[in-house]
Amino acid sequence: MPKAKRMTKQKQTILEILRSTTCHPTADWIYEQARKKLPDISLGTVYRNLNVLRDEGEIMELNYGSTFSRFDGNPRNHYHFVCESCGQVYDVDYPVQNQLEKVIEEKTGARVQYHRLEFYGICSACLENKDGQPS
Amino acid sequence: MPKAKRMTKQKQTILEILRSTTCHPTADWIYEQARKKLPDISLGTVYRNLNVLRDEGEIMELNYGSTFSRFDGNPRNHYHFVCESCGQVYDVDYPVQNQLEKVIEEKTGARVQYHRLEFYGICSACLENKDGQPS
DNA sequence: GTAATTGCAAATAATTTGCTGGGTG
DNA sequence: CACCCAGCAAATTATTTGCAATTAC
Repeated sequence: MPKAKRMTKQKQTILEILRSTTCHPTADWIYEQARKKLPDISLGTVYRNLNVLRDEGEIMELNYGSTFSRFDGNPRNHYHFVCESCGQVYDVDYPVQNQLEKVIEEKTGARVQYHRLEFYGICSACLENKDGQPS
Repeated sequence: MPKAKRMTKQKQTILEILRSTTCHPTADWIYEQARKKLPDISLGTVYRNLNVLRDEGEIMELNYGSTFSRFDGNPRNHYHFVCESCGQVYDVDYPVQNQLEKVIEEKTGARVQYHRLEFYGICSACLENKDGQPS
């Protein structure tokens, strides 16, 4: 069975900060806010709890599933599938929904320059491996 | 006027590598490939040229527009708008297209667990600032 | 009580930058 | 032949981790 998780005041505080803001803060910003309530909290603890909360499904982390950038030789917009098992990024053959950008512009008053759509999951190659061998 | 960009054999090589692969490599992988043709190329040069090529619109960089993660207290899927001027991330009020995931699963044979859709551009607050004052 | 979690600081990992000499236009 | 750009290595930035002390359950 998976390890039992405890609710500490540090974890509780971090979750409250995230739940009570509509901005999408960085770890460092959360750290600054948390210090107002818990002056001795450390940045390492903030990072550790953010990872725990993400793994528990309480919060979302917004990145490309990894700490480093990937580059694409095709500069025209297209969509991607990211395999969470092997880390591969695949192109997805699905028509680009450019009309969406107009809709969002009208909704928000912003100027939309481009959009990105990524699907996350397990690619077919990894699915086959999982069924076949344990490793 | 903007600076003139030169075409060096390093830049040329990096672009060829990116154009001739369907994978979405990291800077480090590109560096390894480039060294096969130019053994003395440095990792710093790879990074510099990737940034130049991205700014020229020749390639795409896949990340969230910044080097650090952002966190979202709402774990339910929803879409985001990222302002390229001020860096703010906003929630977008647009219905989540869950049926897309099925479509992609059938197309690719992968298991799709979730998807993300982000719009990039200039937010309304920054648009107003730009029109008003130069800074 | 005891094992998970903290604070601290040092370690990693990814990317950027300063400097000087070399190559492009 | 001027100036941009490469190589090298050191600097930055974001994040993770080892360890001894602390705390939640």
